[in-house]
This record gives sequence, C-alpha cells and structure tokens, in this order.
Amino acid sequence: MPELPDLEAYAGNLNKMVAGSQVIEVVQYNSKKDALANINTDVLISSRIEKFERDGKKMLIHFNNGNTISIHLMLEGKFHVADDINSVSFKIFDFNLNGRHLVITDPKGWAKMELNPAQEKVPDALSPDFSFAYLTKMLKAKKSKNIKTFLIDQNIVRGIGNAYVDEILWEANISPESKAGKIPEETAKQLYQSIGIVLRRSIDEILQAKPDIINGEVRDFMRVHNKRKKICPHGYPIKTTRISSKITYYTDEQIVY
Amino acid sequence: MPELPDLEAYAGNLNKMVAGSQVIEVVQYNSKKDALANINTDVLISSRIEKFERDGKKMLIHFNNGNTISIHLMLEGKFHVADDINSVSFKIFDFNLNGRHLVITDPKGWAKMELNPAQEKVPDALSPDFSFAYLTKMLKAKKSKNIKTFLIDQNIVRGIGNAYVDEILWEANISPESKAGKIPEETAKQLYQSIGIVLRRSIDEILQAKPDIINGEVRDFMRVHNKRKKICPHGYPIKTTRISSKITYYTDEQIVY
DNA sequence: GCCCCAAACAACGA
DNA sequence: CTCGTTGTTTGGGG
Repeated sequence: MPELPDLEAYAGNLNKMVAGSQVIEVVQYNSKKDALANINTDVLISSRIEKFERDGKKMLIHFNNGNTISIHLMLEGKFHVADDINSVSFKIFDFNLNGRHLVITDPKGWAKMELNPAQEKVPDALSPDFSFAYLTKMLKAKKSKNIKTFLIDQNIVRGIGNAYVDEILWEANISPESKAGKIPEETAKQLYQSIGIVLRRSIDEILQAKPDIINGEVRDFMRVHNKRKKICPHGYPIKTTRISSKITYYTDEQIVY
Repeated sequence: MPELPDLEAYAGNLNKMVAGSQVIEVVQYNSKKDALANINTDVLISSRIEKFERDGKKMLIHFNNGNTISIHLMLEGKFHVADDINSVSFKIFDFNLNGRHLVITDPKGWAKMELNPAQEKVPDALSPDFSFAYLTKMLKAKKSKNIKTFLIDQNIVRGIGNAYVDEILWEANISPESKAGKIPEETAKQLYQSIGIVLRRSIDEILQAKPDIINGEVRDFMRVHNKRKKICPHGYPIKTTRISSKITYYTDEQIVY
C-alpha cells in the first residue's frame, strides 16, 4: 500500500523517533512461512539504529555496526512505535529498544525483510540515477509496453505504485492507455518532470496532513486517484477503468499516445 | 495454407502419380537461408519413392531404402509433378524421377524439409492417439486457453489450422470465444466427434471438387469459413472477428462456454 | 494497494 | 494462411 512518498514521510519521522536507540532484543514472529527468512538477528543485538532510509518501496534501517535491514511492507505491513508490545496485533518483527519497541505488523504476513540486502540495480524514482536519458532509453526499450504498467514496473523505476502513477500521468497530461514508445520527446520531458513534482509535492502534502505519520496513507490531496473526487482540478470529470486489472483514475483531458 | 484435409488429398494423388518412381537426381535450390537445412541428399539417389504419408500438416515421403523426407509447406509451399523442370518457378527442391520431376516450390522460401525427422509426440487429429480421453485431459490442462487457439496449437493436436477450426467449432456449436476449461463433458464429446466428421468429410469434398489435386486449396464447400457465404446452412448470418489476430468466422448460434 | 510465477496472448520476422 | 521467438499481459496465490 505505501508508495514512495508515504515511506519517505515514515523515514523522516522514524529518524526523529528512534534513531540513536540501542537494540536490546529482537523477536521474530514467524507466523507466516517465508516472511523474514534468513535473518540472523544476533548481529543486531546491542547495535544502535543509525538511520532510516527509504529505497524504492522498501525501508532500510542502517545500524551503527554496519548492518542493514530492509523491509518491504507489501499490502498491509505497518511500522509502530510502542511502549507496550502486548498492545500490538499482527506482529511479525519487534526491535526492543530498551523499553520502547519498534514493531512491524502485517495481518497478511506478506511483508518481506532481509539482512544486508544486495545493492539494487534499478534506479529509485527520486535518485539522480533516474535521469531523463535513462527514462527515454527505457521508453524506447519497452516501446510496446503500456505507460502505466511501465511506470509501476519496479524493474524499470522503483517507488511508484498504482496510486501515484495516476497522479503522475494526470500531471503530465498523458493518458494511462498510451504506449511507452509513442510518447514524443517533449512529452517525455513533461513526464520526467511530473514524476519529480508529484512525488516531492506529495511528501509535503502527507506531512502537512499528518506530521508524525509512520504508517497508513494520506490520500485526500490526490488530484484524480481519489474515490471521493468527481472532478479534477482542471474541471474534467474523473473516469475510472482497469489497466492490467488495476483500478485507474484519469480524465479525458489526458492525451493518448 | 494447406491443412490436414488438403494434405491428405495430396498424399493420395501423389501416391497414384509417382509412388514407385526411382530418384535419379536431387537438386536443392537453397535460395532462402534455412529452408532444407541439413539434408544430405546423397542417401536418396537411386532409391524409390515408396509412399506419401500425411502427418499433421507435414507430408512424409518414405523411400524404399528406409529414408524419409518430411516437408512442411508453410504458407505458400506447393507440390508439382512436371516433365519440364524449367517450366516451374520458385523451386526449392527437385526430385528427378527419370524424366518426370517431383518439385517443391515456395515463393517465400519458408517451407521446411527434414531428412528422417524425429517421431512426433503430439497426436495427429485423425490418428487413434487423439482419443477423447486425451482431448478432455488437455481441455483441463489448458483450461484458461481460448478454444480456437487450443485447437490450432500444434503442440496439443496436429493438423488443424485457421480454416478448419472454424468449421469444426461451427459443427460442434461452440463459440470460438470459449475457454477450453469451460466446455462441459457432453459438449467436449460433441467437439471430439466434430473434429473427425469435419476433417474426414472435407477430404471427400476436396477430392470431389478436384480429384487430382496435389496443390492449392478447395474451400468452396466450407460452411462458415468462407468469404463468399453470408449465411450458414442453419440460416444464421456468418460473422467475422479476430481471435489472437486470426480471422475467424462464426455465427451467433454457437454457444460461448 | 504488493510481488512472484506460470500461462496466455500479441507482434514481428522468416 | 505457417511457425518460432520475444516481450507483454493476465490470473492465481501468498
């Protein structure tokens, strides 16, 4: 559920709340099969949390002894900071920070965690690696791919999901039915800028609505991917359809390439 | 272009015309790259043609020294029997039968020939291997596959192409939009019988129209896959659509499963 | 709303 | 109208 802007907001707040804390104990609640596989938690004991860093749709926790834990929340995973561990349901992982707890929950048990994950090869949507040259190269390489499935494909660019892609395509005035290879150079530039604008602006909008957010999603500010809105800011009625079986919000203003 | 019934008719006539003939010389016209690859024609010299046998959409020529040549005509390949080899265009292969010639032509150069091909594992549509039990097993195994693409898939059953599949599905009263897995047992029985009925009847109808046919296709007798017909024998208007980009003729009488 | 895998489908070339 | 190969989409499951 959380996409890049949500996770970025979580990271900032988790840094404020628990960075610097020492890990006293770690408990894995391995209710579901392969969640948290292969984690040797021994190496974390007594280390301190140095920093939370978002990477694509994953959260990285860097420890001061050089280790890193990556967490992908999938559909329903959540971070919590709690004094009383018993008050938290659906726990899958608990960092005991000497009294306080950083807890990861997931009713579905689909969240994925890894110790010292390999370096990612695909650029994060807000990293400098995601250049305009890279975008145009990939638009050509995947020319017959639908532009919406292109943007949410984590093997092309990491961090964008089904909600923000609709916002980005609306901002760029590109129909979600377009083919990647048919987008003209000028429009690709527009798209590239819209990705940065929408993602960065949304981080601000989330923090404005919920300054202390570490889980859940704020979605009220969304221009089109928004169940409650009937009309986009330009006055066009918001329509819905399905693209590769994903619910899609758009307007007729957006141009099909 | 030729499908099972066409090739079956060719085989009978070629047996009448040139079976027993001795091969004096063989010439490969290797204009296109990989047509006829790997054929050592030496082993054919001086052997006699024993028999033509259709197998799926291929023609097999069995020689009396134990060798077999297989020929897939693809879209535009053709058999010819000619006295004057120079009168034949687009030659790709010539069997000199001491004066007469058995010639294979193909303007596109796509036809494929093989010496002593491996035994096929997929049943031919008119062979006993293609049992009702096999059909129902495959309908289950490929349950989400479209029924038309199922029947023309040469990895499921060999011999049926885009023309005869429409005839078969019309005969069985099954819409070409159906999913393989949704066809009830009773209807599958109907389908199984229709395959045999349509294919065998068509061989007769072809030979009735052109008793000496060894190339080209007779299609006038077709019930629905027929450009000129507007109405099927049951009085329903014939409609056209595309299924996996193949032109498809059907009527609304046919039930969608 | 997530990701993965397998199977089905579509586009292209020979 | 043929068959392969390749890339993309779809559907099911965790």
